[in-house]
Amino acid sequence: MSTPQTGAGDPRRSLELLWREDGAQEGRPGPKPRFTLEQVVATAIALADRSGVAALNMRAVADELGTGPMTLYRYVPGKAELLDLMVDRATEPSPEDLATVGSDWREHLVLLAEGTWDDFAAHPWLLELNQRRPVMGPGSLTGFDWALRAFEGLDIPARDQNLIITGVMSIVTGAARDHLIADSSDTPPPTTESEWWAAQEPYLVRAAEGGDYPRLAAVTTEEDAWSFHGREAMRFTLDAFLDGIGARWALDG
Amino acid sequence: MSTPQTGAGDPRRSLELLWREDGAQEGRPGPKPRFTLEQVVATAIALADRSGVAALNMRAVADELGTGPMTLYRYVPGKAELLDLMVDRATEPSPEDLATVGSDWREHLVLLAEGTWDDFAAHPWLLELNQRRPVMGPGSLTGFDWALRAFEGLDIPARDQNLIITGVMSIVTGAARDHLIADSSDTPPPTTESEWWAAQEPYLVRAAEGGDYPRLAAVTTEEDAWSFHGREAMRFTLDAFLDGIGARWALDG
DNA sequence: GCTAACCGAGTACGTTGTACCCAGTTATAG
DNA sequence: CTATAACTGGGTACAACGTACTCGGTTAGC
Repeated sequence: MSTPQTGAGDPRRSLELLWREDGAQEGRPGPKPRFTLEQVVATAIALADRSGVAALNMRAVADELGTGPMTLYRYVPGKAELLDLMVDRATEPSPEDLATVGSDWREHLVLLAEGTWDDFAAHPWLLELNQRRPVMGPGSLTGFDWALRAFEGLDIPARDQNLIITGVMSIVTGAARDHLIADSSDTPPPTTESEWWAAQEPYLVRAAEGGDYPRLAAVTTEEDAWSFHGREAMRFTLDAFLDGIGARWALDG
Repeated sequence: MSTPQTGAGDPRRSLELLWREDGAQEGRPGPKPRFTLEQVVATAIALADRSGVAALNMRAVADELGTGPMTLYRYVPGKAELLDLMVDRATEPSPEDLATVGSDWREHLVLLAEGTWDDFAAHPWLLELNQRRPVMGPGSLTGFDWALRAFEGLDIPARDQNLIITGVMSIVTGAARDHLIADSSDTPPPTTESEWWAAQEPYLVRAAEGGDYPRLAAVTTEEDAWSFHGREAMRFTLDAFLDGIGARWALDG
């Protein structure tokens, strides 16, 4: 019913797993592992996609694999590190994503934003746990490397390239958090966006009618004041940001 | 050692508590409550400030108050709702904040951003749980109402005012998440930002040296590519965003 | 075939949220 | 003043979860 999760374990252990060479364990005594790390992570992702992050526990993942809870600890040091692996895998760009390139810097960054939005839509649990500094695995780096293609042939300092990409990600994540979260099958309502705001409305109306919050009252009288949703809100912020970026280096054209 | 928490409980219950008229319970039989809701929330906030969100559990809060765990449930329906209350209280602007106004729209929005950043710095646990659509309590609305002063006297649609403020908040939250999180007293290292990146560096270097990630390799060779921190990164994104906003309505002057 | 390293999986414990309960307290009605 | 009813503090207890420990079985290399 309620609530688990922060977002990350010991990053040193997570990094070790993320960057492990899988070929390194041939020709050793002992039985072959029944599962692979990939399998465990993929199962956990599928479960989280289906039932939300609250339902993701070690017993459930083990059940899904047809084994006992402790078996998972042969593959992963703990739940927190499993979550780190899940994040990296779930955000790894697909080959088709990698093949798609924007025709200019701006279009490329929009593709980055839209693709990230799609990731959040496909894996809403990402939004419930991507808190903490990011753990950079192969998936994240692949995505980052792809994002950097936006600036190929342009004379923009590396530092600023990083800042711009980070900015795009902040904007997408912030908008996704407000509009996209949850709606997992076993969270009780209000769980959709409209239910959520419907629950708040009476309080907001009462607050606006009282004397406090005068500016809020003025704003909420306009009919369409809150009538933006999802991608639209994200694109608004993103476009303004990119306008500013374009002006800064006179990149427009 | 590890990890609890998602960010919110049943919003209907949270809203009821947030907007409750405190005077309503005079002249009723039964003993007077030993604590107030404010006291419980303030204690929980103090504990989270001191020890981080992982250490925040009902027993610890109760201990702090000198009572048993179950007593808290006289004031709050559950832990998740307590967290909602903590968020609203911790982000409520102080009277001094409210008295400060930017001299134009842009300066005002910068004040909003910097103030929000300061909130995150004072209460890092906010970043570990502000996931989910926001629950609007008196504190949030006071802050929002104050933020809207940026647009007084300007002819900007209410809808766009909302979008702009939401955008600013996304930018600040995203930057804060990358640069400000954790460092709570009982999380094990790597917990500071530099420790964090130091742990990742060997893997990043190896990845850059391998043939994959060619653009990443090019970027990381520049010395100062990653030498931005905290507020600086936030201001970069924010300034570009505000440049774009200013151009859109020809607000610059 | 011996051996050593390794795997699967059961048992069990500590932590945490919280349901349930009862005894004590106090405003109100008679 | 007394009885009553609504409320309170806080103890006991349980369920869910992460995971430490352990043991019996399996397999590659000598």
